[in-house]
Amino acid sequence: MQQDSQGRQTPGTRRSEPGKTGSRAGGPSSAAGETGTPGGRVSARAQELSLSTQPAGLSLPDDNDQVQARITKLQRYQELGIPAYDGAYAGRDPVARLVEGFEQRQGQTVRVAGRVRALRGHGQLSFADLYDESGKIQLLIGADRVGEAAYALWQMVDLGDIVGAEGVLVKTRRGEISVEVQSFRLLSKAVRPLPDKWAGLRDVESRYRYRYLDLLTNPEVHHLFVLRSRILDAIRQFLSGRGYLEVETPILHPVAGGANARPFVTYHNALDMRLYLRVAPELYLKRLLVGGMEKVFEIGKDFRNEGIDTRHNPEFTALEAYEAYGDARTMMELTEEMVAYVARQVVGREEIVYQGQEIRLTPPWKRITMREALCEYAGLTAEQVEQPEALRAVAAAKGIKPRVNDYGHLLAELFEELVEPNLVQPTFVTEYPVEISPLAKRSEGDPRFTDRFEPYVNGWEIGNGFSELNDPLEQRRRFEQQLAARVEGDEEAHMMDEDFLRALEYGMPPAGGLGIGIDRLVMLLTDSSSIRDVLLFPHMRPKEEKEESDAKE
RNA sequence: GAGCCGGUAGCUCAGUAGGUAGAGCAGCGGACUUUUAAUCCGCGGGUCGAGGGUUCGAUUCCCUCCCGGCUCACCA
Repeated sequence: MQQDSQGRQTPGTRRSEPGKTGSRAGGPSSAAGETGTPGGRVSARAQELSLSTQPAGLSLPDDNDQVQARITKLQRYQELGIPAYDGAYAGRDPVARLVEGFEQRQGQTVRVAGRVRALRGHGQLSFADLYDESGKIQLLIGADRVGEAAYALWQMVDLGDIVGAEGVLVKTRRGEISVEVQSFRLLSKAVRPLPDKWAGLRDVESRYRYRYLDLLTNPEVHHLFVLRSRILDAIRQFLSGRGYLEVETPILHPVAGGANARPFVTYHNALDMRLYLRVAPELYLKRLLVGGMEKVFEIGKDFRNEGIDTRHNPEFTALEAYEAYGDARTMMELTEEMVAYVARQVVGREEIVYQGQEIRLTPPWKRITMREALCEYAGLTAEQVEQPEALRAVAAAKGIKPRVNDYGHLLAELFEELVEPNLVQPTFVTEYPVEISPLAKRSEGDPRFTDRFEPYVNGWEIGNGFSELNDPLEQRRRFEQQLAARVEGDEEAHMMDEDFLRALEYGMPPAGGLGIGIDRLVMLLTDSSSIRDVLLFPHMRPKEEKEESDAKE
């Protein structure tokens, strides 16, 4: 076996807090001398190396017998001067390709690397299942092939260790495609035992907190996040195919705008100023329209300081797209075509099944005004939906207490209560009241409403779009109304944004805008019942407070 | 924020009508050169989520709290 002779133990040397609890006092000099640290290194460097190679006090904060056993093996490697965290392993073959191409490559020397997930020792012969991202291959390690010394080393390999191996591609007597190992290297020693391979990681809390373990032990989870990535890819393909430019705008906002939502507040020390994490990129993207960019989109995180549940995470991914010289209709067409395209690319078809419910995403989607929807799904009459008093009566009868009592809020609240859950098949709801749409252009012919739409699928609002208001004086009046609502206690109402108004005052072309909740779209396309299942690292409360308080700074 | 359910070994789980707990896998020691969740022999391993109360005695009963899941309320 060819083991690299140099103990390249660089990992960990960049740690900002060198050696916790006075481990430097003990002086690891003797051990370091034997780790094969070659002479000729600068002494300061050697000192640093030897410090870093001390297995953190020979124990972990939550130690157990299995961890101890692994750390003992780790020390053994160090005593032998053999790296347990070796460097790059070039020239490897994805294992699935070896399995698929076995006929062509049989008998050839191949290199593989991955995580050991099963071990079957058999005296002087051992088998291991090695997994890389492409799949699994069996390693066959015989003392007679690798030599006694290397075989002894192999017997210190634990489940979860990451190894690289070189050998001949063969089939065993039982017909299992295998690498008959000639040499191997330990690339990363796992000092914690992995979750049981067969049961996987079941505990939901642990799956979210330790997603890496979830990914490792539950292949369907890995697959889901591959799908999520493909969805994002497909969206980008679709939009750039239509001439859109992807841009990035600030997340730190001096004024939080673009959506009715409560922002997170943060603080810039050097500037001594309050900043908000954005609730939407809208107002910056529209500045780009003023600047002459005609089709722009951004995919990024928005942050809303609101509740957490199966459909809401404090940070979530949104797509926003703006098209100059378009309007709400332009964006509705864009939406339905994009969603259908993404479904075809990722799921392979336009019909999806969500939690047992079949949903057909094929355009064109149903279009209905908010008032029509109230008539169709909630049994209101065409007269009722026009009159605030009638709506108030309906709300009272249904036990709905509107937060704001004007016509627009009443209509919208009744819609949300009575209609939303019914909109399972894709539907564009149009003609939103002006009171709740401070950034949208008014409908031609009816100033109570705006040229706005929201796409609904599965009873969820998956997006929001409109003909963008580009009259700066009108926009200023709308902001003033929002400010009034803030004074009335609506914490989600917009703040005045003079900088944005100034941009509009230079002239923004008429435009259509669209926002899509990417996480919900991913939920739909992957049949996931909780937003946490489609976020790699959903927000979690800290599990327990650290004993040593981080009171240092 | 409210209601319901849950937290037991590294993982997956069982259990204790109150007498400080078990299994499978994993681990440790041993045997084994073609296994497939290898097999066989032997052995360790737990502040039963945290704190308090009742009790001679609490993992179990009671209270409070923490974390999570689901449902509801608000939001995308």
